[in-house]
Amino acid sequence: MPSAPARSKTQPSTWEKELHRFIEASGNTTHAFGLGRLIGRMYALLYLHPGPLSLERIATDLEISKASASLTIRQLEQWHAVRHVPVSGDRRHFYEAETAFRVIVRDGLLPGIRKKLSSAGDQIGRTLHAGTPSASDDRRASTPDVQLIRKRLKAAASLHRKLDAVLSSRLLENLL
Amino acid sequence: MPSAPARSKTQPSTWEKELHRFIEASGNTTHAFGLGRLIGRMYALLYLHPGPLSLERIATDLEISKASASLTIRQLEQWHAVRHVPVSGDRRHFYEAETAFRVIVRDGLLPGIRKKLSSAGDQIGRTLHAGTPSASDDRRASTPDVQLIRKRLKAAASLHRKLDAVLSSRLLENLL
DNA sequence: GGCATCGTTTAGTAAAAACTGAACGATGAT
DNA sequence: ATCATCGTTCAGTTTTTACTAAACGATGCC
Repeated sequence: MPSAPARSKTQPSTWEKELHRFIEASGNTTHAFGLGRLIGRMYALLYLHPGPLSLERIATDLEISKASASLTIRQLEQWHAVRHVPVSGDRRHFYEAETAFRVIVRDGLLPGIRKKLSSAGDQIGRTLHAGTPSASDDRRASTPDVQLIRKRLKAAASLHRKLDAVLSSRLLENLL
Repeated sequence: MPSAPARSKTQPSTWEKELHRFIEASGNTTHAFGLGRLIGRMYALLYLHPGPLSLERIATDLEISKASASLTIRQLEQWHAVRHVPVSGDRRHFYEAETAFRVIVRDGLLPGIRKKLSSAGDQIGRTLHAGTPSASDDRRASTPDVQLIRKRLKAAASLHRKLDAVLSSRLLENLL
């Protein structure tokens, strides 16, 4: 019998293996939504863990480097998906998952989406503006094509406004 | 003066340059949402173009290969964002943008999101099931840790159900 | 002060995704 | 039937993204 290392590394039980599987699946989900695989894995790890975890512990558990852990944990913080928990007498950083999805959606997800949409909205406005007939032009001066395009741009602008209204209303968060 | 090519390639006007800029920005937007840059550029091109465009025309306008154009156009078709328009007496494939965003959201976007979410929901169920105390166990047999994790998993399952309900209701599409 | 430990930054590497060119099969024209 | 043209497939390449190792700065400890 080989001498066991100090760090307990017993065979994982079925339950623990299932938790690991859950973590991997979470990574796949976030990845499917274009958010990278690590962010989902890390959040799941913290979400499934009662009590805070140190940064290094997170890194070893997920089998990633400290650098990646540091980078990803800050993304999660930006999204309000994770909280930094100071532990007195310990210089290390501990983190725990925000379990109130409502908060994550309200303070993290929706603002992020709105920001991305706003630049799109700006562009719609710019293009629409570039197509407005100048004062010197007679009405009906622009070609039918340009008129059609402007109509479509207006429809896009309208969609953008409605979307933004839904996202900034508390409608969505109240449903969850 | 070099002899001009047959294909008219006059200097683009300010308006045309702005349209081009719009197309690029659309690509950035879709890319920001994890959908690839081409899909946004291509949809924008078609959206801004009155009347259908041939596949090759799309490729040359976007300065991409026919292969990419073919692949991307099919993605757009899957999302109901683009329609194939047969032109009698022409073997080429012509496409036009679906301008009713409502249709794209209902038939393309939401089903896609729901599909991705469902696999996540399955995994939650599996993990939860793996943690249910077996009948032989006394009640209170599982450790407090396991109980807490199960509680969280149930919360996740609840969120998933609510999300799915919102996405499958016609609430969202009616708002746009 | 010097030492040890932690998190971050940076520059480089590995992995993944996007894109292309060429070959192919299909379809219609002559 | 032969040829030309179009869209798709597939293997290979380029570009982008994700990740790491190592150096660094900061902070507490002796």
